[in-house]
Amino acid sequence: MKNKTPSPPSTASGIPERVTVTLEMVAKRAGVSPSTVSRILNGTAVVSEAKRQAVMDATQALGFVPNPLARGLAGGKTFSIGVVTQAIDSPFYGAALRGIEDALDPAGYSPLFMSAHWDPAAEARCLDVLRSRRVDGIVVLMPRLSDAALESCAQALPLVVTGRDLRGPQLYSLNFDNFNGGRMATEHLIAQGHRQIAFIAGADEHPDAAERLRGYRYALAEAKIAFEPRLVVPGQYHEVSGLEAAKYLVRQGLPFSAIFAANDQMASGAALGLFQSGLRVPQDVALVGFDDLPTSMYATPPLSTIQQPAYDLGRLAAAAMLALLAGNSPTEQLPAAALLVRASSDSRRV
Amino acid sequence: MKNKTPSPPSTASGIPERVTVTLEMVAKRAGVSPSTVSRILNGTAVVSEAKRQAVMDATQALGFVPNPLARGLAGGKTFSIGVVTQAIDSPFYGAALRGIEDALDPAGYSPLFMSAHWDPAAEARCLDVLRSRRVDGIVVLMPRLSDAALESCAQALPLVVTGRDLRGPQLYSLNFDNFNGGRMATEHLIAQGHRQIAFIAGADEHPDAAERLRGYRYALAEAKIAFEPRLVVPGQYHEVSGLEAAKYLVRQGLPFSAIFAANDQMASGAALGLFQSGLRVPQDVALVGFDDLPTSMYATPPLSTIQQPAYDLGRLAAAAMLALLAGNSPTEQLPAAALLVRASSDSRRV
DNA sequence: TAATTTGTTGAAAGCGCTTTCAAAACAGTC
DNA sequence: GACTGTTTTGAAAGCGCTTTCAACAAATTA
Repeated sequence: MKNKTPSPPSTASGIPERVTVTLEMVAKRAGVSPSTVSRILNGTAVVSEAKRQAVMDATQALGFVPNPLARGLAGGKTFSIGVVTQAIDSPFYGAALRGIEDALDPAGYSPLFMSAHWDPAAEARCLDVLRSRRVDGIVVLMPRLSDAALESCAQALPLVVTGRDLRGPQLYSLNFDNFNGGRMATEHLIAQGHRQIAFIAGADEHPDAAERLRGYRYALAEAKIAFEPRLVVPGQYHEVSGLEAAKYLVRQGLPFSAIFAANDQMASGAALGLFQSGLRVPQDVALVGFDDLPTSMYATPPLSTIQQPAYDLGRLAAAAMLALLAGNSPTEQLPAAALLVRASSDSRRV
Repeated sequence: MKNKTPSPPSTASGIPERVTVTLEMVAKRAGVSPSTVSRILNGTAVVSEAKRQAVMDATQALGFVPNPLARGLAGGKTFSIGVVTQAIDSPFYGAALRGIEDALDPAGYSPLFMSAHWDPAAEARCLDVLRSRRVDGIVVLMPRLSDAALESCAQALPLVVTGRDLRGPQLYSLNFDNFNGGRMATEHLIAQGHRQIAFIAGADEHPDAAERLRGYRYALAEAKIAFEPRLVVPGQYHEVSGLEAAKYLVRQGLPFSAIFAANDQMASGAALGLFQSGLRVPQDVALVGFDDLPTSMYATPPLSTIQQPAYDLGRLAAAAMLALLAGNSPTEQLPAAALLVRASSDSRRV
């Protein structure tokens, strides 16, 4: 591995020999100093056009690719940004991650994903690992850590979070209008003539779950429908809790003609619970979810829901991070909540 | 940023000042040379117990965390594993990624995920980016590149792939028994008394899709049921193609009492297609999928399927990679295909 | 034309760690 | 006790890049 000749990459012995082309080789070939090559490649300083061209040619000819490690060590920038998600395997986060990937890639940044599993301690550990890996910035999707902890983290490096309202010199947040989403879903059911509308809530710890509930209550109040606590069942944002909630509602005996579930996964579970109880959706019970998972439009029957653009969420979060990194103030905004009416809440569509 | 005193991390001015603790500081504090610290931390050589303890203490006291960048630059190991997936947002891959994450984490390795979107060119680019980032090894889930291309890649660094049968000094593969899965699903439908069983196939390019079809045909032949090409409809492994396939089957007019879809996503689409055509699952048409996505058991009705343990797939692939990295020969094996009978193919369960 | 300013370039010093090489320390022998 | 064979340990040389600093060339001004 020593004494590499600065010759063009030789493809000896059939096997594509990975001769590591270094910046120094490029410099030698272009007849300039390494510093100049570095400057040209990074646009760090003004350089004469002649040398610029020579360096570009040499780079091309040698197929030079800068070593990100060396770059990171010397310059402090690693061109990688940490992404903390709660569940990498959730359909919602999957879409968001793709958005992040798509936004970061053209800028030359690579995402480093980690899952925190809704556990604040695990989340803190993720942040530590990412920082020890010297990422240039961190995006946290739906953090569980306190605002203070996040703000302190933003002290050390650029931070973008979703599901909060936080601002700072190195801090930006993207928050979806969960209140309005909850309100719209409920209003839709009311408009369909429903008066007894059950609500399958999300976990208490989730601020967005609370907002959705608030929207539900607001719409009820607006329509002068008395709030009935027994029609509100707690859930955990996953299918099985929706299933159980629906069965509980049926068992409880309190009449209801519609269910609004705080997310699509629970709505899907609730659909099954109703089905198993011999109730048809939407003829016997109308059903509305929240999130618009990719699978929801293919549910049987297709699920009415509030569109929360997960992909855009990721894309915009990444874009905001790039802005922060460039020293600009991000201006990214999430689109407004939108209601998607499908067959699960509209018997005419079945 | 210069002349940092080797004192313990001071939390000056409220803000947690990130004094970078270097290996050199640890060395100084422990009264040994940097080389010794490195050796102890990496277990590269035998060191006297006294110094070992001193170094451990100093590491603890200073809260030293080695800089992975410097490590990578100097030693060539980055403790990161590239993971190429086809669609980070697919429920199947999501589970696999979590398996990878879970297996890699305890070993101190971090995954670097990239999506290739079923595009061989994009996949090749992913491999390049990962190699340029100096990952220690690469895991490719369901590659689309040729065996030769993968083998050549394995020349340069350890490679683990799924969905192929490849072996080599730095190459390992994990393949699911798609043939048997296809056979079992079909046999199950036959056992339920079905004779006209439609098959919604996966894309031609997928070897696993071909295997599932082969299993279907094998089971048919075993049961002396003539193969009817018109009951085989091509699909693309996503919901909408299943929806269209089901509608096409209905429109075609050829009688069938069961559908076996080559994956759960298409089965889910097919369920909707049948529903929209006024056909009930399973009373009018029995339905079986393939994969056992987390959501499939919550479908309405719950979907019978072949269990393909995505999480384990990821976990085992990562474990195999760790074995390769340690210089051992991996022995990981995927569990055998298993049939999960749920309501979608069994009217007694509805 | 000499003096000064502005702009471009290269030498060299790191970034924080691993690793080779050789010196130092320790055993074991005769 | 002098000598050889092992360990253990430290000095120093990178890994490939960025960046400061000073040197030099070119352009401007007096």
